[in-house]
Amino acid sequence: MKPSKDPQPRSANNSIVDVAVLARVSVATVSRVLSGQRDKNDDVDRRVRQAAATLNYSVNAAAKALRSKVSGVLGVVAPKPIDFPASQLISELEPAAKKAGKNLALALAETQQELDDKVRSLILRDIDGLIVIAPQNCRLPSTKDATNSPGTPIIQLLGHNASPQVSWIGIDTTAAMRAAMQHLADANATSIAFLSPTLDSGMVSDALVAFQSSDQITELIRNPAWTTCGACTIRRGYDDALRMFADKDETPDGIICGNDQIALGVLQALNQLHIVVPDQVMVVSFGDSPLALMSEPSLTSVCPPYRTMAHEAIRLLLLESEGTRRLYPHTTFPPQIIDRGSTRKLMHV
Amino acid sequence: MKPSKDPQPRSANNSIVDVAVLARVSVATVSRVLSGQRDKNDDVDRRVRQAAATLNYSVNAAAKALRSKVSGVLGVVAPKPIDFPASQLISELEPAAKKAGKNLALALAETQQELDDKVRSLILRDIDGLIVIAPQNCRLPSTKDATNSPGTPIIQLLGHNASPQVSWIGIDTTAAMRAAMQHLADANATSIAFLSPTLDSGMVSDALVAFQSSDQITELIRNPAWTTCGACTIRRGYDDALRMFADKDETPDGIICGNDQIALGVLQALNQLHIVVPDQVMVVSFGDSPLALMSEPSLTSVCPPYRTMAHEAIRLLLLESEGTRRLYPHTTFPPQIIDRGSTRKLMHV
DNA sequence: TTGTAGGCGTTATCAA
DNA sequence: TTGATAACGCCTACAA
Repeated sequence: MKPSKDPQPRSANNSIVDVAVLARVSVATVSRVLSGQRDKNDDVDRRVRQAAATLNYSVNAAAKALRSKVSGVLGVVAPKPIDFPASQLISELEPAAKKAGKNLALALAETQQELDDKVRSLILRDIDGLIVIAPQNCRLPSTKDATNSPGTPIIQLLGHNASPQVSWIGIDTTAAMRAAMQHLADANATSIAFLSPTLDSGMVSDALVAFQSSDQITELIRNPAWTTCGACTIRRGYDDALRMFADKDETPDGIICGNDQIALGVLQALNQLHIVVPDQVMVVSFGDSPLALMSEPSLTSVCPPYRTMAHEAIRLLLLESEGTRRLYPHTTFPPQIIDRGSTRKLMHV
Repeated sequence: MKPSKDPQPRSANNSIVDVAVLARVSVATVSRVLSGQRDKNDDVDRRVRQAAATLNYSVNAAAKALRSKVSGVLGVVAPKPIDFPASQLISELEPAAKKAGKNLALALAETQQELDDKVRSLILRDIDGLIVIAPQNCRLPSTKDATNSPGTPIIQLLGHNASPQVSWIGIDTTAAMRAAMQHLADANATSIAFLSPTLDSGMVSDALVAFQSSDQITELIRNPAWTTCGACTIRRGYDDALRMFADKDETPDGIICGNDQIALGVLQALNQLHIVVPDQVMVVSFGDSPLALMSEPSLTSVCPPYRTMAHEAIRLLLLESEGTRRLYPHTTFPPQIIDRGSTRKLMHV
């Protein structure tokens, strides 16, 4: 049923003036009602909303941005091609941004040069904030250029090159390592091995330190030869595991892997040696990639707190774009252990 | 009157008027030079560009969009969470869009409801075109609503529910299947098995038809029991392969897998049976996911033509947004075989 | 080819 | 609280 008037529900050719006329108020009032500045629930409010609905009206984003200096857009720079962590972060960023009334403008960068370009380009587009998921081997900003005009708040996600001039949200790798060890200890592991990534490869780099210095559970590290560094590949995990279990006299009963690929290799080696996971040896990995669900048994993995990081990034950006204060906090969040088949649940006795 | 002394390189507070004053021309001329309407390489051109550079000026996107009705933004709707094909497509779409001077606005959707919302929301934001990478089990549009006002060209990528009212770009699965078989035939395979996804699961659904009806090489399909349907999991591939090779009398020497996970399971089974890949049996899979590089040997895989699809999508969108004609072409592109360790290269004799 | 001037649709200002 | 009006920064007829 339509109202008695002549609604003209044509495509979005309607402007705020049409709504004002139909609602018999001024354009200013329409603007206030529709932007939430006018909170009353009276007749004016109803008339305006009714008119807007009838005309199928929605505000023109460009005009709004031009006038109010708020574009309603958050920029996101991610690695090209988009890797798994970036896709997870973006998947969490988008709903969080939407909930704050922001859209996402996505740019990708592969090199430092591209990163600089994209950052500049986005900032010039009047975005309300910028989130950078830095590609490997890239710094932000490369030079503290005119890029970072005081206008746009910037926040870096992941990476470990965060300059003191840039807000940063990352993973608490120390807590991650501790959680992994505690998880194994709780399941009665007595001797733990650690297959670390090479030290320069980021995410778990200082996890090695945490591993070797974790106070309460140091006694779990029996053999220095069980701490290895190397590539994040299936083959590396396979080779290291074979080597570790060559000497039947002394073998670990818990293995922490720098990522899921390494863990997959470990699993293959153990399977070949007829060592049963998790009964004889337990395995924990970092990253919780899709791989973790594919293996047999599935991998207990330390999952980066993507959702928490995304929400915090949005929150910070909103905060900084409103207030005048501009701090550059460096925040880390502890990841969560996803318990799966490769570790044994502790039985309550 | 100090041309080079006091350039005011402050943040982007400068407008086209400042540039015009500094270059001693009118704002119209500045607009024309900077938007490429004025092609001459004369003194005026140089003065304008010099002034713009000096003032660190760049056009205000909002004002430009408001006035010219062209926002310079393409909308992209992708599944939430972003899956591998979507991340590949986006990784190709972004540079292609950038090259055309467009930015990407990214929205994610998980349900039909969300898809409709995001499509509507993006179209209302005055985007120049919309690319939809449809989530599973979603249709576009759900109802031919006011969403598809004649204003914004829309194109769907992947999925197989493309309505005749929507432009669509997909994969030529028939060609894909043919290429896989031809690849095996060229490497002297004589009997081929096909581990198909369940028929409703999209991508390779009609590949089964192509498999069974491929004219020239039908003789390669020896045994109907070698064509199976099932889940796209490692275990399924493992189980099917074990079953297939239980009877030593008659076994295939080429296996085509519906995706990389199935292929991984096949590889594991063959390895366990001490059947050497590719010497005794060759394996080809669909999808070319990161998994393909992780296996031992690495997987020869049929790679969807992400780049081609992305470029064609951008091209079509640009075309439709300029011309008045609005066709709804349905296009498919053949994928490319990435030759890796799981198939044997044909030796030239 | 160049300049002038009028809007694009909205929000902010200010007076009522 | 509401309404009239002036920007916001740019593009584009139209005139010179």
